[in-house]
Amino acid sequence: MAKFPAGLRVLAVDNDPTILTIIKEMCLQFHYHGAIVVTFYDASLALNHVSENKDCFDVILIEVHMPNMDGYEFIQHVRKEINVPIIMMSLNGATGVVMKAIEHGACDFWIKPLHKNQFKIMWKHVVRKLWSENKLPKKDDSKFTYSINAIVRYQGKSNSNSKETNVNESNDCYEPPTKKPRVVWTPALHNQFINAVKQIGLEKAQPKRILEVMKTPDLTREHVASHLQKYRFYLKGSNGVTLQ
DNA sequence: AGACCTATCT
DNA sequence: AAGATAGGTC
Repeated sequence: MAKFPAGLRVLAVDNDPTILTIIKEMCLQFHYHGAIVVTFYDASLALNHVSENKDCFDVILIEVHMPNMDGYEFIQHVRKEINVPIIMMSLNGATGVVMKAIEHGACDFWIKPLHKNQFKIMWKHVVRKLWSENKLPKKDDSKFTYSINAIVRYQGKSNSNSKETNVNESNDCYEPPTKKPRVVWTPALHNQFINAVKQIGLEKAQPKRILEVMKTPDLTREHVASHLQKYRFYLKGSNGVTLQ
């Protein structure tokens, strides 16, 4: 028997074909073998498809910024047609964008680039929503049968052997998406950098030496090198007048 | 290989 | 604009 997430029916809407390809690959890769992934590049097409095929999907992924109909508008309409978790995606993770997504009823927000872990835990949204609505498998609801049965089987399984799995009751702690955080050169950090450069001497200040002098825990030579490039560029522009 | 630099990408 | 990444040179 297939493990639970198999059979999860995913509808992906994004105007970028590469993203759609990635989503397809991810779904297959992450034990969603047998998953039905329907992809659309146009939100209005997707909307039509949903209204013609209600109860055919378990989760919807939608990009916020779409050419014709944007993600927010799509959500407003699609929620009247189908009641499934909707995840919004965008390159822009500004709080305004994210909050607007949540206000419109998105259950999650994925900041691009998409990460494996997001797909890994995607099915939890489906389970939580069904549980929160007390939805039990209806034998006459053939469209939902597969995934719901899968959930029931899964529950039975985890009851019989008390093996610890990922799905604990409704814990809200997601596995943090292990994305590499980018270094922010706060004024304090920049000051350390400047002090190091001063100490070494501008002419002799090179990434490795600067890094050694700074001795900041998780900073790498590449980080410093990149920052140094910007700093030099800045010095050139201000022509030595405003270097502090 | 490792460190540096420049150009390019996001 | 700020930081990351790539590619070339020594």
